[in-house]
Amino acid sequence: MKALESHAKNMLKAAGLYCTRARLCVIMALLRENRPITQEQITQALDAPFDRVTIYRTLDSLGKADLVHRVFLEERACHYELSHHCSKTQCHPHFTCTQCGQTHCLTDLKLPLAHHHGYVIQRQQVRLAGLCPQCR
Amino acid sequence: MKALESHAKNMLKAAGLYCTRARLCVIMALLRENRPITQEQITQALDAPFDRVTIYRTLDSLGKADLVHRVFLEERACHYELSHHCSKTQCHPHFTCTQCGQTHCLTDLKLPLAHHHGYVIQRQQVRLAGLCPQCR
DNA sequence: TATAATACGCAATAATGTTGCATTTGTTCT
DNA sequence: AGAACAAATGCAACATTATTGCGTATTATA
Repeated sequence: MKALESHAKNMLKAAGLYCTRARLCVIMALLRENRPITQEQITQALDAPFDRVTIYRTLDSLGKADLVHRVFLEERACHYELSHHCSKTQCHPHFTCTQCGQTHCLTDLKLPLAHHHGYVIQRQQVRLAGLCPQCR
Repeated sequence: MKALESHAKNMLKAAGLYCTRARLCVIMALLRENRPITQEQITQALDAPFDRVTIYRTLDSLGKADLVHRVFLEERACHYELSHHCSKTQCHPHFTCTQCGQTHCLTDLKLPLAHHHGYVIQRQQVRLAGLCPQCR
């Protein structure tokens, strides 16, 4: 069994979820891509064909188990990624290049958690835009 | 003429846009609401009835003139707000309460602009979630 | 007030996401 | 391994949000 697949299986086991073909494929696709992608991109990246609805429901169950979360970029469709590079309080910043349009996960950029009088801040998401190393 | 209306007119004049009923109404609605709202909410908040398409096209023209921008919250529909509280490089943080669901603009919370080796960061957006003063 | 440029409204369509229900698959227990 | 049950999947239908085309109305300017 490939490393990716056993990794995916372990994630599902640890989360107490049924280990289904669809979930394995989706997790492996997200592991391979390693950036936020849409349902449609996931569907195309899969080894086997699955229905759109299955993908959405898979993402939903993985989301409830905190294995996956949504990333909101400046596009109509939601993007999804694995949560393994995020802490509970803070997702890593996402950078989108205004030139080439690519989005990068800046997993090694740690920003201080904001605080504001009167508010309890439990979660922070940061979106950055500009020029990536290739385009600048 | 009311203060809101002349404010709206000035914004349009300064941007070199036609001063139309729809644009005036939309800007005034956004000034009154003072938080990110959807096309549907805008339509309901208007003094006069306008077609959905007109609202979208109005938001588009105001967006191109940098008077308005989109805010992406954890909801399906895009939210829009006036840009007058944002600098070119940084939109103010938005806070959404996980309890009551309300979203607040934290216009007085200034966060340092992130920087990352190799990247030119031109714009930063921050989204926060947690408990608001009323709900905590 | 005539003219040209632009915006508006309506109808149709596109893109994305969700629900209901019958069938299939995964897990557990023997 | 096989039976039984819970859960996931596929398909069709539908819901929500956003966009496009085009004829008509409004706005700015001279």
